[in-house]
Amino acid sequence: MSAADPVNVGQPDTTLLESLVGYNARRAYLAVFEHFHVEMAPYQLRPVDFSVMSLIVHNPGITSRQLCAALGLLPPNLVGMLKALEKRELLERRPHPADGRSHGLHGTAQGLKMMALAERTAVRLEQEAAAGLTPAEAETLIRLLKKIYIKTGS
Amino acid sequence: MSAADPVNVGQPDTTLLESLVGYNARRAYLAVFEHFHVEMAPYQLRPVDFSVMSLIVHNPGITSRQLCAALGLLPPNLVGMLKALEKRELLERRPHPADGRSHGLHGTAQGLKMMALAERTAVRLEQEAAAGLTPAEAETLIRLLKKIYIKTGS
DNA sequence: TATTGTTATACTCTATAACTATA
DNA sequence: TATAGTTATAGAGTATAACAATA
Repeated sequence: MSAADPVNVGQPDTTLLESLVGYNARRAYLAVFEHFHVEMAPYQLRPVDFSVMSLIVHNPGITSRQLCAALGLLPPNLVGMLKALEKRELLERRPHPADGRSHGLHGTAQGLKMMALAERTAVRLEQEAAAGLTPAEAETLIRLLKKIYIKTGS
Repeated sequence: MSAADPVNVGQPDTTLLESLVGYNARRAYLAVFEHFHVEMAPYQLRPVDFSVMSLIVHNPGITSRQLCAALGLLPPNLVGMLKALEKRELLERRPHPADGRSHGLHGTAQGLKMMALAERTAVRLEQEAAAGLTPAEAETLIRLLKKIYIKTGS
């Protein structure tokens, strides 16, 4: 191995990037969601579909607007998702008791049943993703991530 | 507050989602990169451009293929980025000493100068993002994130 | 006048197939 | 034959403007 002009042959030096929280958070989220995509295939739920359905199930009567605010989605992009989930008979829209512009979103019996399974799968995935971590470490990780995104805004 | 059909008015219950590493990692990375986008505007560098330039600066002579492998990019998507950065005279391609198919990528004087500033900005951003964390916590966060994405693969 | 939900649309990001030139 | 780089293109994901119905 000569010395004049150091040509890279092995693994490149990623020291700086790996010192950045954003870089590592992105890599971690991509890894987890790749796994998620595979394991959630039986339910035909993308991460965003899972989040939407989960929030509806745990917050019956929630509105589109509230879903957007909670998940950082834009209203026009939610329309198609809700339409598709309604067509699959996983959720239904009921007239809102107090506001004629909104609809309250509710899981159907089928939707509730499926989400019970899907959430169990998500929790199992979680345990697999955190397999190299002790329970205390997993808890710490989530606590520190929250400090990042709750403080930074959004 | 009546009890019959619990209509959601306040903040929705996000307990389950917030217990998932993937959900929290995504929120954290979005928050950090939103900030990144604003502060990096003077350099006209998206996160991916910054990563590419940073790797080139710290690994002079690196090839497209190595960049793709290190950053999880697909070759066709890298072409346009490199072309744009070359046009801005931030990097240049030199014939690869050993392989006629490849080019070695090198930062130009202008590119090296700009990246020195950009990386200083990135490190400052990092300190702001981790402002609510002690240095030890920041280190722990990155260590745990790495455990997630290195273990899960890719 | 402001807000909810919607349509249409544009832009970015990511992914696949196929080609060329070198190895 | 296999690989590095490229082209063209398709599909997600994300963004803005403008509108109807209701508050």
